[in-house]
Amino acid sequence: MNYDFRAIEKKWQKRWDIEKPFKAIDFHPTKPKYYVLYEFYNISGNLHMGHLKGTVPADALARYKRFQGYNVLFPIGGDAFGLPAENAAIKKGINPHDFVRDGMKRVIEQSKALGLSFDYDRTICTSSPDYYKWTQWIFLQFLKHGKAYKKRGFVNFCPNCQTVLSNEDSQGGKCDRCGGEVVQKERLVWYLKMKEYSDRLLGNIERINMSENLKEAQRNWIGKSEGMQVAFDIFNSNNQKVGQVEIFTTCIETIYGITFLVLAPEHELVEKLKEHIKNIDEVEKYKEKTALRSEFDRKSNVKEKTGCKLEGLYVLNPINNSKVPLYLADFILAGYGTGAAMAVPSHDQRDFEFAEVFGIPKIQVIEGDCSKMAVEKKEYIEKNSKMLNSAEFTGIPVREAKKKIAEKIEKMGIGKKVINYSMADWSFTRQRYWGEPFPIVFCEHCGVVPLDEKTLPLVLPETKDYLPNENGDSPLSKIADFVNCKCPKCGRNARRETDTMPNWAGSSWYWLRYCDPHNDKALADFEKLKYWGSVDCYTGGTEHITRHVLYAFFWQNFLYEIGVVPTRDPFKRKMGSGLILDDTGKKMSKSSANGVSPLEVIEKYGTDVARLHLHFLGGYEDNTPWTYDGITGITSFLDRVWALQDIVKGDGVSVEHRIELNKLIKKIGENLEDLKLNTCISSFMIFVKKIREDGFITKGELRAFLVLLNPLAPHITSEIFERVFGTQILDEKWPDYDEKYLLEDNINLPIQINGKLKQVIPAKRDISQEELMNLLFDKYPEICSKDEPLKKIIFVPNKIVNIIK
RNA sequence: GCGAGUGUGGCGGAAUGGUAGACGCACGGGACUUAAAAUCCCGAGGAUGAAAGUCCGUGAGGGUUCGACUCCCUCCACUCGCACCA
Repeated sequence: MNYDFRAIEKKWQKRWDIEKPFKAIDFHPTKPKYYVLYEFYNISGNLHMGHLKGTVPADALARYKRFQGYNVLFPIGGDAFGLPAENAAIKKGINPHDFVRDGMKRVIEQSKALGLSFDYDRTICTSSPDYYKWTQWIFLQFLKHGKAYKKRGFVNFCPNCQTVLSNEDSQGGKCDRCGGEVVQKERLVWYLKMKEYSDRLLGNIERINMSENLKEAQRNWIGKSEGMQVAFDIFNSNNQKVGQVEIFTTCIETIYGITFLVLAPEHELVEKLKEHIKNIDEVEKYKEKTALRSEFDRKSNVKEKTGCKLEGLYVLNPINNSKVPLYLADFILAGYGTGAAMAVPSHDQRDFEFAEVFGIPKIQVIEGDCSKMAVEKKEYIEKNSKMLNSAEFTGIPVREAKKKIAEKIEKMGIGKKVINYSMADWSFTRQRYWGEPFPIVFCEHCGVVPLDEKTLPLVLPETKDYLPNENGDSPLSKIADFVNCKCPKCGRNARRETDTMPNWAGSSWYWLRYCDPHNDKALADFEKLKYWGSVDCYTGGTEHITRHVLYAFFWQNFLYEIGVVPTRDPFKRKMGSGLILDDTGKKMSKSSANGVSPLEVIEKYGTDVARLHLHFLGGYEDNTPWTYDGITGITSFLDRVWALQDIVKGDGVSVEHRIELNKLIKKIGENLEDLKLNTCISSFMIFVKKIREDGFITKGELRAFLVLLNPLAPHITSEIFERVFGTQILDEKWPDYDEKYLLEDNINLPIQINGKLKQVIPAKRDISQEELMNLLFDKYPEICSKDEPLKKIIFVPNKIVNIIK
């Protein structure tokens, strides 16, 4: 009889839907917990091939752990606020609520069609009020604990579309919608104090099990660097001290080489010392010019150095009292360090280029050829070059000098060691409709007033006008019923905050909600959070992984510190799945229109085939070039598995197969743990080949085999199991293997002569060196004979022997 | 520019320092068939040879080792991330 995948897969999916065998049980009395998380779906359309790649290994792990006796939490949900719904609303006039409702329904149905064993009763959606109630609640906690503040800041704005854009929507300084130039607009922005969590985030990165690749990207993002902050006194043209400027440097060893100081154009000292600056008009002009350039522009393109001297001012280098001129330059970023830097053209390439443009002299303080380019830190530290022109430090190696100069500066009281982070506070404001409203009211008398937590959620009002106004204010600002309200404190007329939270808000705590998704008293019950604990294995794509995981760490740390969650670490392990590539090696995506839908593959070949085929093509973390080529290898494999029911003979495990079976059990267990599905599949194929050669499989063997294969191909194995055994495969236990049946009695032993393979000879297992040599002399004199002088024998039991003649 | 990762047949890819190329596709040969499809069996890294075999071979070049895809050094290519971060 043939294997009718359509009927069988539908049968089991329906059954799982009704019987709900994958429900996670809170506080299970006997089973230990295991939490498998797949990143929730971005609600934008249909599931794509990337989802097949990402979800199936997680599903296989969850199913495997259930067989092992774990109480598994494997939930799913939708990340629904943000652009896709909003774009659909603006372009097609669809209500975002409807868009999300339909999208959620679709991806849940499709998940079931992929045979994914989620606990669908825990499904959450970030744009539903009973979820974002708690996103708003968390924001209020940030505010209450002084971790949220409002400040003027710059946002991306498209003058053409008259809308504010996120960084992702304005990449390369171009508007994602119309392609026009994006400008920076200053406005009041909510920030979360993420920067002060830098070291704690580095701790999370240290503790999590994640590829070095991803860890490094995150450390990079945080950008920790150790250096010194040094104060320089500022003087006017009459040699009167008029102020002080602090600079940050990681190269204190070059302090004797300073020939100028640079401030960011926005630096506050310009305003303060205005009266002493002789060319103030020129300075103001330069400031204006650089302000026109967007933050993005300044950061991403290495440009010709521009700047402007502050005439009438100079500073003294505190180490040697030399007079140093002061410049403004836009290669100095206001947001990093102190917004001011000491410039040493001989030992910093940027300073070198600036000095060339402005004709500033250079002083070399470390050995090397500084004539054409700066000799930079990496080079001179590596070589440990000697110091030059540096008073008492001249002649000593730079590594030693670095320490001593730092000590001297600290002793003199002009500077101290500091640590800087390039990560900034999180700008937490968007001027869009489709996001969480801030539970904040502005009152003329009381100022910024948070809503009473009991009144949450503050529901996002309905509208038909999804575009921001001409000032870039959020569409909420046009809804008078929403904006005008009473101050919760004094009861007088007040206005609501009309900005909304960024897309990332809802995804920064969602794994916690799964532990208790219907709770209306807390974001999740503390005891349930304690029971489910950290996510044991978190899988998903790598696209926004750096930021998402850092945001997740940040929120979890904060919630831990205020006593809401029981641990600092949201995830024990994070796996990032590779991309799906098309046949030209490009990333498969909707936008490049080269996508093949997993639903199409399922329609043609069935879910089990689709699951196996894609994962046979490559490892979880590797990029996988999609192709239909080779899919027949999988279909015929499953046909052969199906045909096993016809050759069942005898009970228990046969002597003929027990070694193969035990090896298979060991291998599949280990590989599932590592999400290595491709090597699992090949082991299954090898096993089936052996069974077919022998022409029979016992009941015991088939039973174990089906359980092992079930995590990868759940439908066909469930069906065969029911047909042969009359019971449910999900009630089975994961089979154990016995160490003593992992090794064959007879082995093939490779014999090397002088390190080169000569022959592979059959021998009994655990043969000793002496026995082996006698065997060789006796039966294989052509390999090596008794009379020959042998220099050395390297004997690795059961592995190899290498004879050196 | 900086950082991380990757580099193995015609293709996708396997290999705790111990038989490189498992498993699969494509390919060649055979069986079944009037024929084809499907299915089943066999073969196969390259060079050379009638064959047994011999030599070469995991991006390139060195090194450590009895033995290196695997460890170390130098270089090249590709991918990803960051990028005027002082």
